[in-house]
Amino acid sequence: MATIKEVAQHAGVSVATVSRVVNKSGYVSVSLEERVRTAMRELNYKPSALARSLRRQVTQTIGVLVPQLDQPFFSTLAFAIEKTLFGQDYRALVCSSEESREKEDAYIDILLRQRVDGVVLAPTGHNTENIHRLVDGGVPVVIVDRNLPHVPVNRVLTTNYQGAWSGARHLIELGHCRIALIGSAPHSEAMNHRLEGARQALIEAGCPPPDDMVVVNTLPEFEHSYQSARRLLDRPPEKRPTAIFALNDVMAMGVYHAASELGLTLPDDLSVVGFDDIPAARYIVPGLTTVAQPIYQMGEAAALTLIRHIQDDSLPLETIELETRLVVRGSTAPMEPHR
Amino acid sequence: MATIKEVAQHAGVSVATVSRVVNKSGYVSVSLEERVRTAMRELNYKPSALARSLRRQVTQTIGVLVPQLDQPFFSTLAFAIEKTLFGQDYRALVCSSEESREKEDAYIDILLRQRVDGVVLAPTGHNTENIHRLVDGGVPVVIVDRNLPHVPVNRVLTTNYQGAWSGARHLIELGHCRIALIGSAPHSEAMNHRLEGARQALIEAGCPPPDDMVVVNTLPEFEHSYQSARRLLDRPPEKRPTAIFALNDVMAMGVYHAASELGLTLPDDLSVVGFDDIPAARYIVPGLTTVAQPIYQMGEAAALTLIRHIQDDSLPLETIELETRLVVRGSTAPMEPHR
DNA sequence: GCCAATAAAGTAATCGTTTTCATTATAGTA
DNA sequence: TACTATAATGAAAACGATTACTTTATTGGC
Repeated sequence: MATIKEVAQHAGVSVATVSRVVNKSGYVSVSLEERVRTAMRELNYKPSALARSLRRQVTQTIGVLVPQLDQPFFSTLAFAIEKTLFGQDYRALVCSSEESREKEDAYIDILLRQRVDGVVLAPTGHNTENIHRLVDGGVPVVIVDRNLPHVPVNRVLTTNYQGAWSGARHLIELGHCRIALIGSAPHSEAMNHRLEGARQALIEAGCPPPDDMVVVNTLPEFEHSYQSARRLLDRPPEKRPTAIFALNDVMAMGVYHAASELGLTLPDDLSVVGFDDIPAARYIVPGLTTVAQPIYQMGEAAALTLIRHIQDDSLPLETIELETRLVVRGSTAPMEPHR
Repeated sequence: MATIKEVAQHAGVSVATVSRVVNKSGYVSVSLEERVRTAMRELNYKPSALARSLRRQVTQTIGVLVPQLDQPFFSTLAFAIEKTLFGQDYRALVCSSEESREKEDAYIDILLRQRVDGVVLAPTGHNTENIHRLVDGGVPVVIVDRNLPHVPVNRVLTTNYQGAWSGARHLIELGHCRIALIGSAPHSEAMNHRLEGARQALIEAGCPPPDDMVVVNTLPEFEHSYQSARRLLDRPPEKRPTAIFALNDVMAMGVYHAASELGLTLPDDLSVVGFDDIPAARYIVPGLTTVAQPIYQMGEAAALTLIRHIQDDSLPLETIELETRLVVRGSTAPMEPHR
């Protein structure tokens, strides 16, 4: 791969002149500019981002660290971030920690070594020490989706509590009272807020969920939720919940699956509400009523906030809270009178 | 962020010694090593990957360029690649071309400038010129999922033709004959092979699909497929297909949706087969019968092949073909006798 | 006790850019 | 005409590592 030196030689000028042409900086006569441009073309010259970054002390690269790239919520988020960054002439180094503390730590180390200009982080929540390593290294950080207390970083969050409250409220208004909650990941603040919001709405309505109607799994995945739903639904009708609020959409799919296996039809025999509004929520039959997070806007806001803070390090830290919104589809229906 | 020079000063040694400690290369006495290590710890030293890459002329970074990061197939693929690379001490620069030729071109340019050691590419198929730019730049490439003729690169493909053949065959064996096909993206070789394979199976069985039973949309997405399925199914029963083979799972979801809107129940009124086996294929109700691609293995094979070719540039080009496999779930059933 | 390995450390060149500084030519101004 | 901006270029010093070369001690074999 040709270097700037070779281009300079080939055009019969100094490297400084080539650099000026490449960066459109300083003075360079039209005749020389022309010669340099043809030389670049002939040698198929691509300036080395490495050398440039080393000299300029900026990399135009952002670390994007999510817990699970193969989960719809996070892949959509990563996509939105990547797309926004591209428009602002930044690159994304996408990393997936697989909910593992070790891998998250390892990746943060790598991002520091790569001298990324900033990091968008959906933390596993296992610890905050590694985030301090970034902050101490002078790297601007914005955390997204999951909040972590006591770290001096920017935040893009959604109204998890209120969203869950309105999801539960929706079921109440449809006449349901025997409502089960399926949550997960005790170390995720977002999940905890959702649980609290939903529980609060039920308490307010005079339908406080007994302990056997609230399950909190270790992982927010299909399989766990499916198993939980089987246990919840495999009871005599008068003890069975008439509605289940799964605190993310993938878990709601687990409920669909369990219901179908037990011969229950949605929404007649069971109403289901999810959280997130991943694409599949619309695809599935019946369409999933869910508390939508504005995933795309979250990614966009995170990327733009980060860039703003990179370009002006005197900016005070920001917390952006985006609204969740209840999207009613076919998976919820009024409680049937005879129950 | 501390530099090697500062560490050297702080430890009272030369930079060469620090470098030797960092890389465990050459000789260094235990006493000095100890001093260097504490200096590194005290200054929170992280070697600059930029400077190292510049000097060593390798970046340990791989470009991963997919058409749509927010599509389940590609996010799972990217995840698998990223995970495999991490295990081999490589980083992934993940890029999403959004099926756009311009963005694909722009990203290839960026990858060249970033001096990535190699590229895994699921091409949009719009052109091959940009791939030649990579090859000419001496960058090892492996293309995955979609094939492109006449480019000297490695390939990881699946048996699209045979897979589609067996998917169609499955429907034939269940007694179906009025079978519609929904495909897309005329510029994707994978899709074309699937179409051919499916059509061939139908022809062999004496059920050649008439033109109005084969639709090829511009994009392989839910919405397009949903619209197509509406048109296919909104006919009198005797002209309506008894089965639809959608050539990817997301499109199969579109069929589910259309069927449900028209009051048809799966699999009694309509059998549906998909292609890919994305996670949602298992989640959805009824479970989607589909031709599974080994997505994870594809990503793994692509990453490992690439690394092998990076580490030994005398290796001949490889084409790896992985087997697709029919996974029968609840969306297909024998043709009811009365039809 | 001498010589050749080997161990241990440092000096300085190098990777490919950008950018400061210096130098010269040219044009504009008093 | 002399002087000062400004235009146009190049030389050379960074940026932060790695590594080829030196140099000096230390050890072991004879």
